[in-house]
Amino acid sequence: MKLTSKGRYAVMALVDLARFDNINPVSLRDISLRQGISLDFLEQIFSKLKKNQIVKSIRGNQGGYILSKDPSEIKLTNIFNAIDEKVKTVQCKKESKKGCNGKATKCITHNLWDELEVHINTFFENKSLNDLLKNNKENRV
Amino acid sequence: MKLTSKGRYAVMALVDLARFDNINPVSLRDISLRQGISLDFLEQIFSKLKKNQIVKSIRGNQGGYILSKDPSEIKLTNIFNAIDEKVKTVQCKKESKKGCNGKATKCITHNLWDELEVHINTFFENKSLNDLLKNNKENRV
DNA sequence: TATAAACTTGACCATTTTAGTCGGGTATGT
DNA sequence: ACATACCCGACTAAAATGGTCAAGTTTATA
Repeated sequence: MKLTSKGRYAVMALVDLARFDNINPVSLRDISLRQGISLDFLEQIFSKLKKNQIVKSIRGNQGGYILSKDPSEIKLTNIFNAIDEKVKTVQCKKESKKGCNGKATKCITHNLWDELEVHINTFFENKSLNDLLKNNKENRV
Repeated sequence: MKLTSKGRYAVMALVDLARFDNINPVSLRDISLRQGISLDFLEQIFSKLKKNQIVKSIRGNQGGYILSKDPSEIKLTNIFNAIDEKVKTVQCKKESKKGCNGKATKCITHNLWDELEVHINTFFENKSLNDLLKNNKENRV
């Protein structure tokens, strides 16, 4: 089990954005340079973040992105949902109405993965962009 | 982020094994049939489980596998470590001594993934095979 | 109004990982 | 002897990942 880079990049980019969007919109080019993330890849990510109302875009010269809400209202859950970085634990091949793997009953461990999913999502639900910003300020030299 | 089938299968197989190993060793063939998991794949998984002292093997006719400890002493952590199903959250490309991505400092979100890793591992640390067995008994028809 | 910065969209692709398969073994109870 | 079951390493098709590339549209500003 591992987290993908897409998720990591999304969070890194949004923290960066939150730190610099006080006055002007922040361009992906700047984020790309500061965080070392491919510009093209960032564009894909921000396209989804925009569709899910995490950020707003301002087109044209001097344009860029801004957060569409206060950092305290943006939970990690929101970010991950936006970019399809869901926590998938149960992947029973043919999950019919009642069972897994085409059987009549749930597979032995079905409940376990459900629990794990809740456990992880709780973590994401309780972390906002603001929490990360605070943490980041403390650690900055 | 997702859990792989290997991890799911390992847990399913061990729960199955724990349920049936009272008298005789349990063959992978039986587990394969009961759980609908490829026999060849099970062999790969059990090879690692054996190397890590989760199970013992008995070769030859009427052979099979048995747990090498009490189900209450086998934590999910042990199982996942055995089969290399580690929780990897931080995958900073070139993590030098101090920083990520070749930079001098840790990436903005480094601490976040560390926290998440601890959070998830705590869950695995607190679940034993015995917990799953109990849960399974309650749900059985 | 020309131009460059910046967002928008969609197709494409190389590499890696996953989830197996396959083909041989070796050990042992009956 | 022989069937059952473990043992082991190589191989592979399909999917996911982490991008790249090309061709736009929009808008601030000189």
